[in-house]
Amino acid sequence: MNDQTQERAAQPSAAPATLARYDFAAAEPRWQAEWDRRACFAVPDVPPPDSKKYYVLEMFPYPSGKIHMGHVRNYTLGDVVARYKRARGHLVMHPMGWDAFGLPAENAARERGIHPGKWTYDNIANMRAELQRMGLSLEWAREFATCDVGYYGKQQKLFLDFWKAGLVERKESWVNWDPVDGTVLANEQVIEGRGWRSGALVEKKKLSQWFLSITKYAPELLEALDGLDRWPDRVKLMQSNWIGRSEGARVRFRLTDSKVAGTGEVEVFTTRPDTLFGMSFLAVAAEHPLAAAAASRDPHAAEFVAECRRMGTSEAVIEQAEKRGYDTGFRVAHPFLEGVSFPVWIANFVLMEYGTGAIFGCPGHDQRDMEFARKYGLTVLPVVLPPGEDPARFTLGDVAYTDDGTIFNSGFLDGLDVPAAKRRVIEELEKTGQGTGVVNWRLRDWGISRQRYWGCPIPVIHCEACGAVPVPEEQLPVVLPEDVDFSRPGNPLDHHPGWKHVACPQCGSPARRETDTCDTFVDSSWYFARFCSPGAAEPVTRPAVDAWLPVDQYIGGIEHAILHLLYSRFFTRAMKATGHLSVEEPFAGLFTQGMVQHESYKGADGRWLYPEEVEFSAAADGSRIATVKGSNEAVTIGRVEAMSKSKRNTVDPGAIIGRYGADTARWFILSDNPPDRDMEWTESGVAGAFRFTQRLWRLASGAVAGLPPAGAPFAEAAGPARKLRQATHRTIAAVTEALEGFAFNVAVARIHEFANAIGEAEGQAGAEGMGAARREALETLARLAAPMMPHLAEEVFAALNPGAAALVAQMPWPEADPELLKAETLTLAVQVLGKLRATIEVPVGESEERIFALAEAEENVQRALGGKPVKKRIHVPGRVVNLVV
RNA sequence: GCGGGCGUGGUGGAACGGUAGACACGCUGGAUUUAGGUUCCAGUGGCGCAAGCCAUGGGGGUUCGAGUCCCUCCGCCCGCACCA
Repeated sequence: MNDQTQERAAQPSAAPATLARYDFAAAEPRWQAEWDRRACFAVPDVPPPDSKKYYVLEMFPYPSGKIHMGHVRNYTLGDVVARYKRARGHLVMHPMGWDAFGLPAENAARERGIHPGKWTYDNIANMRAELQRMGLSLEWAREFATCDVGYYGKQQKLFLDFWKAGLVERKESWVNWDPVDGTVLANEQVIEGRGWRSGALVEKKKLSQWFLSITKYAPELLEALDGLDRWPDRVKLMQSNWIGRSEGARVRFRLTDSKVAGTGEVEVFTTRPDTLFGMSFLAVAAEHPLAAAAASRDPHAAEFVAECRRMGTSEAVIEQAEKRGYDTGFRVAHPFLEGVSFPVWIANFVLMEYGTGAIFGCPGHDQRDMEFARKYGLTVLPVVLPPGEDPARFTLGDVAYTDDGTIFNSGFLDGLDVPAAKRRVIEELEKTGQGTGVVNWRLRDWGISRQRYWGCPIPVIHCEACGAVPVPEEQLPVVLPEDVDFSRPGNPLDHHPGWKHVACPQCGSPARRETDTCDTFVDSSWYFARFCSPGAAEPVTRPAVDAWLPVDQYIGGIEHAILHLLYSRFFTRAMKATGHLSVEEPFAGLFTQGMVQHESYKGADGRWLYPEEVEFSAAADGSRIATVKGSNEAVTIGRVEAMSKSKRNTVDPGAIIGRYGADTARWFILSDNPPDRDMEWTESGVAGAFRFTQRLWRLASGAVAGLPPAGAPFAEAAGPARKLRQATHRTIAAVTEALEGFAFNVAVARIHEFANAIGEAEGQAGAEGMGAARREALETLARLAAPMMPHLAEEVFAALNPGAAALVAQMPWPEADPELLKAETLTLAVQVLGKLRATIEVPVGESEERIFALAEAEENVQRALGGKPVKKRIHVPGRVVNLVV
């Protein structure tokens, strides 16, 4: 092989007068096919024991029909990591799949009469082709869609396993019900109290739903956040807030009216049991049983409860709403004060979902209670005395005192500080059986029931006699019926003529299938595990998941900071508890990318315009004038904001790749700014990236004819060749460091600098040893750029090594030679009193004494010293000399 | 309201407490080209003829030295929110 290359290189070949442009349209598919042919990105389900595994995963896409720039950014970032880690000697798994269940497919069915399955799989085919054009180093053999029976059937098995393990519950809960669409809506789907699709007023309805017991893992999910050291703090904080641990007490209050239905007690949760003696009322949520009891005997109470319910769940509404209440007439006894009782109110600010749905009101030390008390003329008794206040004279206005202080007016708690009083009062409550110290969590169990067709059927059969019965495992999968009717509102599974009618697996009598399907967040909660053995008969196979999990680097949008990431963490624990996995955390490293934004444009009539409908010219003052293409209609240039279909400020990745190639798109998206920030997509930026790909190709292809064969010796002596080699090896070090730190924009800048250095060295092509140095530089350039622009890297490498079999995609990462990282001389900044006055060039290893002498000899330094004696000399080797006078 | 983050040229952004503005976009001038969304060269933070001075949202502090650390104010962004 060596002879062959030498022979070719020896052939005289005149440099062409004009260099051919890099033909990305031909090169990109060719290299993609070559990677594919050599299965460069395939890994075994069970890696060899001595291999260093690395699992790179980007959040899989919903198959909406087309990829968007957010996908391009996401998958480019992941591909850089995958290609880099592969070159660093890791066995890299980098799979792709589809989060394929969900509402849009059903909407397509209703609006256009296309079956959700066909719509989804057609979209997948489109989007797969688009992703393949990006040249991603994906292992397509692992691909699956969550709507494949082969996937959701295994999910049903997990559901049954979770059920057996006590992690599934069926319970009644309040839901957002869209009466027109006949389905439950997620909170995010309720907009100003109305269904986002139907526009119907959303009702609060109590429904029997399936729940996954995520709250059982609340403590673990919170504590384990500390160990996720490669997660952004922001995400950990958001999860921590969402889980919402708070310490306090549950206190039972005895109702003084024995005629009230139920136990004759109300239980409240409080984080301030120390203020129990400052109580002036008790308040319950409108959905609380006690409110119902009041409503049943008092029409005004009933009216107030109905009003609260109508108010809906919209946050905006809640924020605006003033604190309102209704006195039920019931009273509760104080736990420690004999004969003292307080009124029970229904209050619109008490949430049934949090704590016990009931609170005790202490206006003195809770601002919200204060407002309520002032409005309804309730007592305000301070029980925490701020430091330095006189207990005899201390009073409160309209602002509650919430800080620490000394307890007073509080019987056995008097004189204690707040933490001590909390401990003491809990002790007393527990002793007298009136309450307990508890930890309360904001996290709720995860309701997964959706009244939808296009989702994973919940594998349950309802029998009159036996209740909810699991579908026997041998009857799995429960397959979605194909013949469904979308002409009626509601869940097609529910009004399917035959599907739901089955025999009870336990008693054999006629029974009914569960027609609810799983929330699609369930589907995305374990796909990363399925990728390890996508064809397995079980949900996962232990050797595969044990070897590959956790995901080493997960990459996706910040919008999933809570739900998807929290659900996946829960699932991983639940799968461990049911023997499917041995890890507890799914994602060891998480990177959250910023959004892709674009200017928005509006025509004269206020309609939104796509960027390609707009053209620009320069005004006399240099500002841009925008008009509609092909007309002189003025266009208003709007804000730069996240690309969205509604504002039409989108750019189609397919069009960009067609015009400039995938490498250009990838290069631009990486170069613009740090990947965790929002980036602006600009036409000029893409054009600049395109020019750089051409420049890189020119540098390499223009040099080929004049280069010595691979392996030619390097010149030893100092000179231009050594200088170029130093640039090469410094770039290796710098790019490596940048890639390690996700500073892809910096990696791009270093490669730009290096290309500039190679371009400058062209002028000295005749210097001794320059040929070998240039070959090394150009090959290194290609290999360092390869994670970002993989096709061009192959093309350049192949041009430099005609006939060589090696692919950059299979080559190890370049190593920087420490010898070449050393400099012969250093430039030191010379400061006087911290201000830069001169720079001096000194040989490496120069004595400090001599450096100070050189520094002080500088004319500018002398002037700055102004004849004053130097009091202190500071030398930071390789950086700076600072003279203090 | 609570929590978090961020303010650097015309723009995106670089910068282990050590020469602020790397690199790129844009712009200006020049050259080459039949042409240019081509290529090449030079310039490009502000003020100043220059020496030089001033500059990282404002003010203060720590330090020999601060874009970087601390305090404070201002502005913007994000998350959560009648959470008891």
